[in-house]
Amino acid sequence: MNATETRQRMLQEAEKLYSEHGFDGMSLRTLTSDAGVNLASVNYHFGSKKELVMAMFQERIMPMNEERLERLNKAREAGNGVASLEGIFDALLIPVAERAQVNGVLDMHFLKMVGRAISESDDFWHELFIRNFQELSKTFVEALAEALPDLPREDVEWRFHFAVSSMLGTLVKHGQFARRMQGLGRSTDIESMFRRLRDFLCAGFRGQVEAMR
Amino acid sequence: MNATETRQRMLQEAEKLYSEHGFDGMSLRTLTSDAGVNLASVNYHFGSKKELVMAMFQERIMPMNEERLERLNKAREAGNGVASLEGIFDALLIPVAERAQVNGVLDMHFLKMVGRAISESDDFWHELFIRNFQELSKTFVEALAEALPDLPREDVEWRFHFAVSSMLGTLVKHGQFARRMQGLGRSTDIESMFRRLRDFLCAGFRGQVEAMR
DNA sequence: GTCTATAGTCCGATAGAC
DNA sequence: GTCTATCGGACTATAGAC
Repeated sequence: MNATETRQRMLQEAEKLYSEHGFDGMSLRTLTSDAGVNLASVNYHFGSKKELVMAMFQERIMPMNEERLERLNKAREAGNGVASLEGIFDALLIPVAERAQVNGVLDMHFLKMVGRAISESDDFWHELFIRNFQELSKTFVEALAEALPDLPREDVEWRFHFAVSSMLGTLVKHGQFARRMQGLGRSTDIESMFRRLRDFLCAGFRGQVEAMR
Repeated sequence: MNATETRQRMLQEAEKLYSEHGFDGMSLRTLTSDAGVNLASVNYHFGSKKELVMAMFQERIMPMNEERLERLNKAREAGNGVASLEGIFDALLIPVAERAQVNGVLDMHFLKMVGRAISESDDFWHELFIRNFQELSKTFVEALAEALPDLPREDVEWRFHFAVSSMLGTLVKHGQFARRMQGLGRSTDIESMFRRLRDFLCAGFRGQVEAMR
């Protein structure tokens, strides 16, 4: 088997296992045996378990974040330099939604993988944030501040924090929630879920800042 | 040492370790040694690691949820039978905020403990939800539906899901986010954070339901 | 680059003396 | 109810043959 295929197989299996069990709960023995590669190849190709998982994020998140930035730029152009709130959140959310389907079939692994990152140890998360999300966050906060020039900067940042938390929490729990909703005869398709989330977040951002109480 | 004290020491230490490392990442050896009790007492008092953690949630969550329901009832009375959105979210959030301080000092363990539950394995979460949150969720969804009679029930449920996700995500990441905000000279006290979150969620719920697109 | 074999460590759980 | 001692098994990482 060639080197790139071995690497690719491990990364793919990592995504599945990480989404189901998180970093501490996944084992390299299960990973390599399910991926059909040798246990020792983890260290040969990645150096350590941590770097394997970091690489998994990098390879999946980076292209997604580029798409997010492209969409944000298009939303800015469409608004003559200032993107609409809806445009901003679509830019943030649609690239995630697109990756929830593999060959047209709903696949929760990517969603849960992204959402689960929120609960990793502070050290791990910090490194992940610096490597993959710091720049993106800054750009989106800028865009939001431009879209809502009357909202104090401090509130923009807090609300972005709430919005990202909501998105990640929704992702990690979507599978179970969708199952419950389905039992009640509710619609659970991924597009309508993301549209509802987008509208919820936009409305949250548009809320007034209350006077000091 | 008497039995209740041993139990209590373990539960307290469990809260700290669970909030920092999650279920898979915490070890009973560390727990018992830090708590100053014997390793074997975990199984004697709780039967298993899982039941220890379940007991930890139960003992902390149940009184909090009772307080939430009391506050919700008071908010209903204040509104002649229908609570305001603000009253509902205060009922949900204030009992959490109160527990973020121990002897007047900010203590993130409880917040992170609650927030972290969101990323546990589906089985564990499901059991935790049934035992501790199912009834509460139903009551709060009812209250929200009454407060917003024109919002379709399906949207009430989705938005509650988003709101809870936002709350949990915010809790688990609050420590790190607050540190970053503090570096920027922002205010980070827990009361203003929860007030901002409440206003964000209320505004999200008040948003219009868009027509089918 | 892939394999086997294993070092070295940690884990949850439990048996049995006190 | 608490202790020691240990079982039986999992884990990551690595050395070294091919």
